[in-house]
Amino acid sequence: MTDTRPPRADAVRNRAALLSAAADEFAERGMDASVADIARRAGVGKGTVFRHFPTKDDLIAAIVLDRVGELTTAGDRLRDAADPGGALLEFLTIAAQQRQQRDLSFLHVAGDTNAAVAEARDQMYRTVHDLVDRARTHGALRTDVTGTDVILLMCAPNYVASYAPGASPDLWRRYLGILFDGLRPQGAHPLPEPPPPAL
Amino acid sequence: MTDTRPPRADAVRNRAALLSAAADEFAERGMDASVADIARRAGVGKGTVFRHFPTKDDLIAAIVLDRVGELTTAGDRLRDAADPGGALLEFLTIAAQQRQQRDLSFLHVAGDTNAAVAEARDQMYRTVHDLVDRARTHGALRTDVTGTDVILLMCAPNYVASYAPGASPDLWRRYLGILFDGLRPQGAHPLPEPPPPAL
DNA sequence: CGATAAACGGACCGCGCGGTCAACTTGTAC
DNA sequence: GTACAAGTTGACCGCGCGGTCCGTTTATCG
Repeated sequence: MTDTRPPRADAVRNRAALLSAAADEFAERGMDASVADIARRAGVGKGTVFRHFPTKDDLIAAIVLDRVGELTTAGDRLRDAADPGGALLEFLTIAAQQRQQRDLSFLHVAGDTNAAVAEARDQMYRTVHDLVDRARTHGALRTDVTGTDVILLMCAPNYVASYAPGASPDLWRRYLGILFDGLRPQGAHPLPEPPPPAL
Repeated sequence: MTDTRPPRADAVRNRAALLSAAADEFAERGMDASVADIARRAGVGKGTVFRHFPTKDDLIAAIVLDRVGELTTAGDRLRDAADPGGALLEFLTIAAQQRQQRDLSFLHVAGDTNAAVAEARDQMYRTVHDLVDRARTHGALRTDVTGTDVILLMCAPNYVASYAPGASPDLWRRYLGILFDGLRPQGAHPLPEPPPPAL
């Protein structure tokens, strides 16, 4: 019935090349990198892109799905760490490190049009909430900060660092450090605004 | 010789309407709001836009120039405040408050193509450096943070808050609070990465 | 080998963008 | 009121984008 023969060898090769090229291109130029450029970088024709991914959004979704999956895996591994505060910091480090992409903002975007991405995203969100709750309970996090806050703040270090012209590609670590100091309970000042609705 | 008669009344009216409409449109849709939409919003034809601003970039530059000017003025006023730490916080509040635009990132962009914007931007940067230096000397800021750091981080609260769907338009205040706690000297952990080259 | 379907490639399409222009309208000065 | 320059307008242009399509190539299998 649904007997589908395995795909051709060159097809799987091209698909992998496309995903890699697209990831690089999106990381360098942002989400508006053109499909033609991606095809050229992968060494295939433009039509081949659309054979594998019916829409540019589908290509983005494939990459996002991959990244978000890695993130969830890493987060789940860190859930049982002895030091929940360090675990959260490490999770945020992994999140920012992912191919030092300009930002993870397209995550929110892509999820709105693709159900699979939305599902993976929500799973990742749950993992973050969990890590945050553990860190807070453990006294490693200020009490007035929520998982949603951290989800939103996650992208900030990369975003900020991307506007420094000649800086080290690891500059985001600096701003993650500052951000994380702001999340610690020591010397936390009351926040003037309530947390946003949960994500 | 360069005797230029004053512009017509409707021209100055349209110019003002255009600037206002463009500011709104850019605030809502980001920098890729179309010129046609801006013209429609201002109630004028598309050609009129280009009569007043030869290029879309010139229109952006006019707005940015205005905002950056306000910011510099506010910063200069705050330079003599009794409490340099509070002054810096107030400056960052004003910066984020500016029409709650999605981000100030286009500032960096616009400066690369327009000399006047670059000049105003640099002046504003100097003001920030000054405010930061005073706050640091006063013990209100961690010692390992530079003016350039603050310039880069300035945009973060707005950026982060813009990704919360149904949240309060003042949500940025919350993230500015967290960020500023990360900038305080109390309980600051050493940063893993050196500061970026000065802006 | 062929035979065949899967995969490929690039010319092509429609669209919306920033920007131009020539015909038209209107504020202003006398 | 009239003349004229300043201002306005929307049709129009070229371009690059995402996406389509069909003639061609090629991996696979008996």
